[in-house]
Amino acid sequence: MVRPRGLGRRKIEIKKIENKDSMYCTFSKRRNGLFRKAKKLVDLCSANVAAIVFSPNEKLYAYGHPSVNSVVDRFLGEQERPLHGDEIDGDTDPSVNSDIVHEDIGDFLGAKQEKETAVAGGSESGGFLSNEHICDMELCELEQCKDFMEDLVKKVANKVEEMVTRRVSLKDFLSMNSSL
Amino acid sequence: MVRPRGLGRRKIEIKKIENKDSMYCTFSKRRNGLFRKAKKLVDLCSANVAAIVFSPNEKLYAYGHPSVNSVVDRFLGEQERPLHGDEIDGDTDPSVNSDIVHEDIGDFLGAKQEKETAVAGGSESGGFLSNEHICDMELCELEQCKDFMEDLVKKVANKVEEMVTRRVSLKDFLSMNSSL
DNA sequence: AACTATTTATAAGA
DNA sequence: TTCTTATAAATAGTT
Repeated sequence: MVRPRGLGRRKIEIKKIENKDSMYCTFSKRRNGLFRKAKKLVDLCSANVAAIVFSPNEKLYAYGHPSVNSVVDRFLGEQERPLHGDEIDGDTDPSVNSDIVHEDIGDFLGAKQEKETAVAGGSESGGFLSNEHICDMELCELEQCKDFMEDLVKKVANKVEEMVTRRVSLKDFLSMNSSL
Repeated sequence: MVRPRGLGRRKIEIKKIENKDSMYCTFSKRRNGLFRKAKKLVDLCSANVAAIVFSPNEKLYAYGHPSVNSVVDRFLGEQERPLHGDEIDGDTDPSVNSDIVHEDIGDFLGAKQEKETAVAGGSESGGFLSNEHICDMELCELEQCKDFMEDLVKKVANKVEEMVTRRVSLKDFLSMNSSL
């Protein structure tokens, strides 16, 4: 019964998977893998962990111990404290970064400018960025903002069209959203 | 140079590690492993992911894309929605009160109304919702849309103010976003 | 932190 | 989704 039904695992590049079927398959497997790892971390080390995942289709999956919400609440509580600069890490080498918060992109539309002190390094400037650095960051943020808003507007437009097509009049929709 | 300095990996039971040194070592390794996995999920599948970890010493570590806060905010937003019913998967392990949440967000601003038929249950209506149900859903969606947009506008306003306060003129900002 | 022998996770294919 | 297999990746215990 020698029947090698699969060629076996192969090395892949870590970049966006373009084929949708492959991507969904991989997403499903790796999402489960992530939650499995999270659970082991909890069980082995008595840690509190939350892992929140939004699929490319906007679907939400989450794991948490003791619960997603309890960990999230605790996180939000920590966020309120002013950071003192030794805790945040600016996502350089993902493989061996030990300290605290890694974020891929700036905290776009996410409030709390929690990262700023970290980037300044151990300077005497009180933790602020140089003007030049601020400039680069803001240009980057503006471009991200532009992309994000364009995408959002498109989605909103689609949504409105969908609702209008079905039953809700645009007038009713707008009146309900007059505060915008 | 045959110098086997380590005996190699060995299988372990997934239960609390009592030896503190071992636990911290394992915690550090596995925390990094978890973040590494999270990042790969992001890169491969264009997912949004947040992983929040509190060590047994209460220290906070987190990874997020596009940022921890943005994913957390999105999660909190989803929490406000009525659940569709079949998506919450409780963890059967009694020793750990963890839960794996599979929430069908539905298509709020996210297109693809692939799930709506599910809510209709096994009726004879061909998988579509009743008019009454559609009405309720849309009212609900509109309210959520309103809340979402109000929140978004507030955040954008804060972001803009922040940028303006620093260096970028509102005029420049708007010109870059003229397609809005 | 580094080193390896193993275990674990997983890419393809069916 | 689920199963299999070959292989890549993660990591336990040691130094």
